[in-house]
Amino acid sequence: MRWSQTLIPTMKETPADAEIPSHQLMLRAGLIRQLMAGAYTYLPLGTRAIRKASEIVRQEMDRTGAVELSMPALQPIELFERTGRRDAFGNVLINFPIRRRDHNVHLALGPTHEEVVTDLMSRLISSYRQLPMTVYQIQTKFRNEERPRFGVLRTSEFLMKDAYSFATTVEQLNESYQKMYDAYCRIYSRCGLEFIPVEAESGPIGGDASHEFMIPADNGEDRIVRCDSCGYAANLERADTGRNHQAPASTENQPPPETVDTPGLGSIEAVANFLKIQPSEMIKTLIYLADDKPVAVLLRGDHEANDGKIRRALSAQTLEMADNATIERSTNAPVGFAGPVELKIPILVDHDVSLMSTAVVGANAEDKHTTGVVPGRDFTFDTTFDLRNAEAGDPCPKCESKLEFVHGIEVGHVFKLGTKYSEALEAEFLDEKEQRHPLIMGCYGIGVNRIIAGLAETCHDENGLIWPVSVAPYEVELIPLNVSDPEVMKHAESIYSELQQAGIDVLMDDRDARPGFKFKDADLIGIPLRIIVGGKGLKEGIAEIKWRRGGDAEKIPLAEAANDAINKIQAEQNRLSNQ
RNA sequence: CGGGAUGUAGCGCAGCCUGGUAGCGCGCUUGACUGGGGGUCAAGAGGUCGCAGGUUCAAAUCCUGUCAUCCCGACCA
Repeated sequence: MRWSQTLIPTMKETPADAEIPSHQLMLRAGLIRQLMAGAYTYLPLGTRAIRKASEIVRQEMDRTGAVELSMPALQPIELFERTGRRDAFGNVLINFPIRRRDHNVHLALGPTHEEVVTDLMSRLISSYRQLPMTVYQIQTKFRNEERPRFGVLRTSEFLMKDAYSFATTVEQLNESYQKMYDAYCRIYSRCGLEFIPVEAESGPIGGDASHEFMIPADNGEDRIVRCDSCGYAANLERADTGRNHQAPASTENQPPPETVDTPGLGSIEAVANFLKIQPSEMIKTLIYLADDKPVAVLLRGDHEANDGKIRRALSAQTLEMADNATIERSTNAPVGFAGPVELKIPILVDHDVSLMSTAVVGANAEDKHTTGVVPGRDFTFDTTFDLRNAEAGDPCPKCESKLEFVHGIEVGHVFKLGTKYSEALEAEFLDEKEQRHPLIMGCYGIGVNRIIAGLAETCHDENGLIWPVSVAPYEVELIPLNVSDPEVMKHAESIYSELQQAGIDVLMDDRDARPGFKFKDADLIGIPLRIIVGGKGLKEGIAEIKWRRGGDAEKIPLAEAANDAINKIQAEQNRLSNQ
């Protein structure tokens, strides 16, 4: 492609609305333009990058034996009502009535395709002999993001690869899941991305039923914890803290508790300020409803509750914060003054609470707290649990080391669904004994736009983007420095057509502009390999070949330049696909 | 949905407080020069100042409303 014949609107200045590097660079390098909040046009360079990433995804999906199909973005709302997800999605689900002849049809734009694919399979699968089966598609999804942000990272319309596996047994599901997991690792490696697979909140199936794939990036929306020494990594919601049950600290020689007035001070922070103590010297008493029964959860004052862990510790189906009436009934005090001493409902204690020798707690009376409370003496418990979010410095659950926090961009998610959708939509198969069973499903998503944005976010320098060859819009940028010099153009044209014939994606900057201008643009759009043909080199009979990522330019005889570039590109492509 | 900010030429911004001719840089057009890291000179084109209403002889500027965009938070199968 010749630069003069395509559309690459580069910008010298950074648009004011773009805050993070990927957004700024994608705009400045002419990959995208915004139409409205949460919706972007992909210009030619952006489209080419998306296409390259999609093709890698497609190849790796095919390699697992998954088969590609294409389902409608338009979906009847009834499907979402049958699975209960119309409510679950709420406002996120874009849906609207349309007029058809004399009646209304209520449609949704697909936020994902569990319903459609399950409905499809319920009609097409009847025997265990057809299974296992995995299908996938690469298609635009729609979700009404309450707050689109970070450029292309969080939008209401985005390109997603979604795959769905169907199995007769949990073993079959596990096998499909593992294949997808491995394929995801290959995909991100081939895209030149650094990535971390993390254990994610897995819902009803539990165990290893869900992993997210994260690109470590300071601007990532997700917080993950990881251990540098053993490689353990998990979503913040999911991360174990590696702490164990501790017997209560010594109860000897502590003075008895005292009740103090704390008028109107119902928060940890306010009480700590008032008593001139640290929040870590207090115990937070949270009242929950677990399967509709009240229970008190005790955490150290500076810690954050983790609802998933609490729910699992109680083996409860549902868990929610108690309403004010329940709190008042359970504690005989208004919200903000709950404490564990002589509390009439069951209490659940976090590991760290038992390590406190003495603590300040709510007194279960309005405007009063109790100081000098000793866990194990003033209230008792048999065991303790991991009930809070992990924090930096917590012990690693898998080794001796400590956990650290990193931010990440979620670029993929694999999930063992089980039979939630197949039961709701009656997608069943007949086993060898003619018994009916619901299909056992898995679902697997990759945000294709996020691969591109993630690369832009993590692979750049102060001059612009630095694409890996595998997803670069073009592999080679050929720069004739003076297009009005016939000698320069003769050699440039010949290298250009040689590269094209070899199947290399080459962009020739044929604009009549000064060299410095073209160099700046080349740095900005970040094409990995650059060939320069200019007057200086011509005198020596050479072209200069240089990687965008750095290093010195090589001087290659003009006649060999194209071949040299072809070899370099192929070697780099091989390196990325074999690593 | 709560909090904050910003809307003036394609992009970045000034002007607004103190009402009176709409400005700068980049980009764009034409020409000449120039030609290895965002060139120089000359001549141009381009804006109902987000929108609506109000105050005023007069509104980019003051007031009210509204819309849009961005940021923080809540939310995110």
